[in-house]
Amino acid sequence: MKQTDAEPVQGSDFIRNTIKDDLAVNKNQGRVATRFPPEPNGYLHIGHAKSICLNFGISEEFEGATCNLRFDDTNPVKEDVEYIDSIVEDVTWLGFSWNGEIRYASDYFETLYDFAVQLIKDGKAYVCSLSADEIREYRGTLTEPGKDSPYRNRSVEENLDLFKRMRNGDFSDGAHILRAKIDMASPNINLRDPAIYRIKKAEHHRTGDAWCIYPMYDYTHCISDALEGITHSLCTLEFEDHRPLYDWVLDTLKTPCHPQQIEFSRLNLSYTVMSKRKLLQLVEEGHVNGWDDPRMPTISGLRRRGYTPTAIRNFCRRIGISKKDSRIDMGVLEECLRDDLNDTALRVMGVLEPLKVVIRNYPEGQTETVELMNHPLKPELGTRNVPFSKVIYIERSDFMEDPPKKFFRLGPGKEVRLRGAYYITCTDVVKDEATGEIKELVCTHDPESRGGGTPDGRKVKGTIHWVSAEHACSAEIRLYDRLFLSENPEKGGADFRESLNPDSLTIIRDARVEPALANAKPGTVFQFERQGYFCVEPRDSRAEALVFNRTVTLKDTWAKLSQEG
RNA sequence: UGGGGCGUCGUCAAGCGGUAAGACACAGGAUUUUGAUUCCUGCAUUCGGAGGUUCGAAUCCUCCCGCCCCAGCCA
Repeated sequence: MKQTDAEPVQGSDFIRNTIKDDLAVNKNQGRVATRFPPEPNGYLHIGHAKSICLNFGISEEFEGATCNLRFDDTNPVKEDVEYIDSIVEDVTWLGFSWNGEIRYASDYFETLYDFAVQLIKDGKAYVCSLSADEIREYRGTLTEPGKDSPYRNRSVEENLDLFKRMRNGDFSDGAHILRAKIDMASPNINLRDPAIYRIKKAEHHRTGDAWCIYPMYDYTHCISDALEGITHSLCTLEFEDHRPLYDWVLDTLKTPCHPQQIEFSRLNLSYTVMSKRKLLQLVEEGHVNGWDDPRMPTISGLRRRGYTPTAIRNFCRRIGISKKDSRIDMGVLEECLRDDLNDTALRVMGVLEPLKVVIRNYPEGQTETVELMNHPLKPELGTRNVPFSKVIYIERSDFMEDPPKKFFRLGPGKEVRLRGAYYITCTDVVKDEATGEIKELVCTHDPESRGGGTPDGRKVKGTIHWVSAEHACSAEIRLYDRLFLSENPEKGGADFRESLNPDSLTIIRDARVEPALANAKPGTVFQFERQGYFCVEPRDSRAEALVFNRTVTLKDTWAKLSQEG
């Protein structure tokens, strides 16, 4: 009796456990509110997907829970609407919906300013006029305490006046900053009077030139969370040291609500890099063709490559949440993809490296149609008709002149089944006199074997894919391999660009595919039987000039066996 | 050498004092008109190390070792 597997039990990671515990004691009046707070300074990547799946996932799993989408747009010089648009698109594509309107930290600028004024009035913040270099010197080091700024004890009135003039644009960038007055001797450097406002006479993508001072992350984030009534503020490990500051701001300001910050480890994937800065560099230096290059670990790159939201969400569930530094093998992501695509992708035949085969005893000029299942395990997905004729193409790697014992495919005198068509036996190998290269194969077919079986019931071990030479469409196929040669391109502070894989993209220009593919919609993923999954290139493919991206290969036991020798 | 974290199978990851889930990978085998899928089977006497507490420890205590993060007017 087969077990009806319930949906995978939702995460029992430490964060969800904390939420359950909080719910059990009616903390936050039983509310659960999370948020996904990207800075619009780059495209989202698979690491963000982990955070998205966590935050939005929680809002879907807990009764009445919500998740806000908030842009942390406090640094106008690095941010851009292009990024906002892409982030909205990516979150939507992953299948999540946010609570209410999209939020922007910049919507809170006025409130944030008022809170800062309050801090000054309470003697908890001051305007510091040290230069950036001086501030660094005063900060001390990891092992030595810092020194108080000479401006630390300015009067409330002077601070208020200066801060107001900072806002009015009376000073140039860097002339003054507003600092929280905490403890220059704190062993936690984040508490050594951190900057909370800096002067930046920059055009903001939303507020335009309304401001010339902008609040810092540590100050903005916690207040934004509190203003939105967030209960659990989830972020990555590097912010753990910032939590005391997060709490200091909210405690000092006596905000009515004090969200709990919880940190988890960020995602690392083998053979790629995951920082926005490095991804930007790959784009700007032309190592890839844009943020959505199918080799990029960006959501847009994965989407263009043929990945599905389901695969990515399953992946995020599969890898779990913890506080341990880890690096997930790319194979796990690929396996999640195959899981989904195996279920949903229609099957089709495509020959990547065509080898011409002439069927000697097949009538000249005859064409017939064979009916093939679109998905052998799902009859409900229907069938399609594929033309067959005297001259076909098969995969070059499906023929070996001197095959080893376990090679189930074609060789001189060997018989194989052409998927859904006939058994053929190779009788001659035609070579280029000069180079020795195999130009074509001459085979005979067994007319009795139409459809793939014979009256005598003889077995053929191998089944290979094919395409009718006269009918097939020519196509360009882009084969992608890992972007980096090193499992961890950033290891030991190395220049990650040095381990870029020069063969991460291989373009095949004269592949041949079933004629029906000429009408396939851009973005659709098919399984090219025995090869892998391929998607119609969303941007570059045309009916008269087909382009496919190889999304992921099929598992290949034979390749493994033959490599081992 | 200051502070904050983390160490459970090759890789992730449950476990929260009662005698090591699961996933991926890997190795066998079955079925197969995709060497795919599916299906069985195997895979940590042991939880970074050493002590201690306890009838009993991955779980509690002590010490040690290793790894990660922090000195942006970035987030």
